[in-house]
Amino acid sequence: MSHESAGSALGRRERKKRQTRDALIDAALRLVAERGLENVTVEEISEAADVSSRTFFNYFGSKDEAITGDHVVDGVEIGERLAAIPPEIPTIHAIRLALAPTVVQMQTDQERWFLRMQVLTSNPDLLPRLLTRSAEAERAMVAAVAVRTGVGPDHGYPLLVTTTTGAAYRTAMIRWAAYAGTVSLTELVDEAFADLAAGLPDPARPQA
Amino acid sequence: MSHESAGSALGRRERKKRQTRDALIDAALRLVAERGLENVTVEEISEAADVSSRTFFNYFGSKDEAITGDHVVDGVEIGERLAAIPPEIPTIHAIRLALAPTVVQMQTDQERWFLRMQVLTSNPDLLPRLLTRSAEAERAMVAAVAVRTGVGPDHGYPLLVTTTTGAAYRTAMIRWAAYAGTVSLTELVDEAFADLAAGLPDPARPQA
DNA sequence: TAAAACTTTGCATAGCCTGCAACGTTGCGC
DNA sequence: GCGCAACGTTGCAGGCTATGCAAAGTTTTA
Repeated sequence: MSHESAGSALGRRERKKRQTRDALIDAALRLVAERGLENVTVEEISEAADVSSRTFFNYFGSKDEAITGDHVVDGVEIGERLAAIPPEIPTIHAIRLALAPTVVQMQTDQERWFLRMQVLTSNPDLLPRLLTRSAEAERAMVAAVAVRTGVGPDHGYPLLVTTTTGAAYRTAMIRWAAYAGTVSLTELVDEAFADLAAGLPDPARPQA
Repeated sequence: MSHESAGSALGRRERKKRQTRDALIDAALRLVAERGLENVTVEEISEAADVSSRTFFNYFGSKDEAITGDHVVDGVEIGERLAAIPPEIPTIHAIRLALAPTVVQMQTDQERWFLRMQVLTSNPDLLPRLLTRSAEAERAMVAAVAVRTGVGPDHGYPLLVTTTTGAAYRTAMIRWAAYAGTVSLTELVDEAFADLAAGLPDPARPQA
């Protein structure tokens, strides 16, 4: 038989690759959660995943990449989704909608994401690399917003809205992981975007 | 005589340190602007600054640090300034005010900053490290906002406002460097903060 | 079953970064 | 001035990250 019936429609090779990748990510997250980023070597991660350290670098361009995960929020993909949303809808709202599938995706992988975020908050050097992975991704989103709004390349809006919504999304992720499941990511993202769209008004002071 | 009259009130030792630091930064920016981050070694930077490469690491914790500059926006300092601004003033506006001295400072160093930003935009891996240097800085600012607004530690507002205003400030810097002096940084920061406080409304479509 | 395509691995190497100890310079009190 | 203490610089050794290359080994395809 040429390929599998159960599980997935992938060949053995492709399946093994996924296994290896997963094993490396799991090992990396587990070890770094235990000891901190500085006290774990690529060698050890590879050891734990039972591959050579050279193989590690066949999968990830750097140690950090195994932690942050690759293409968490793919700017190009978001850009495409953004293009499909009618331009009458305010840009912030449109971005929120474009992010919806990503949110769902993350909630599916909940377990891993909680651990990942825990690792990231204890090793904050990595946090910036969480979203807007390559500048390429960011640029794609900026371009999509520019098209939507029809402003020229000198205008600051596309870049501003891209970076600030990215920041908002990141804060939602951080809180999500901090609550560890008490609140859904969707709710937190919605809250952050609502605040942003409202101009970040000061919260009501609790009445003593 | 025990110390100098002209220039500064610093001793020879302190002056030499500044010289070395400046020489290293200049060399780093110049070389990386010419060849790109990957094609410049610490060895070469140190060589150009006429010190040993070991000395380089006495000044900077990493190659990147010599490029991004240290403590561009010191979160602790911003936090202190923030605490001095009456809490009646809306937080975004207060942050804008707290950033004012930083803006002035950067405009003083214009030349170096333009080059720095040019380098950063051509080597975007470094961009995230521009602001919110250590998480410590960010945390200080988050804490200051929390105090101002009187919200509890679970509230998302302080983190949200800190990261988004940081992103806004960064976009202003990027545009500033892109315009290379046509527009003042103050103007661009004001514009970004105004947009943010207005809820990032879509810009008016240019009437064809 | 054999060739083709692909993955893993070891080896060599460049470069980043740190700790340590020796050395040179600066600052300060006498 | 002199000498001591503080501090900055340097070389050296060594660990770790990351990449290129070529030799295996495994999966796929015919």
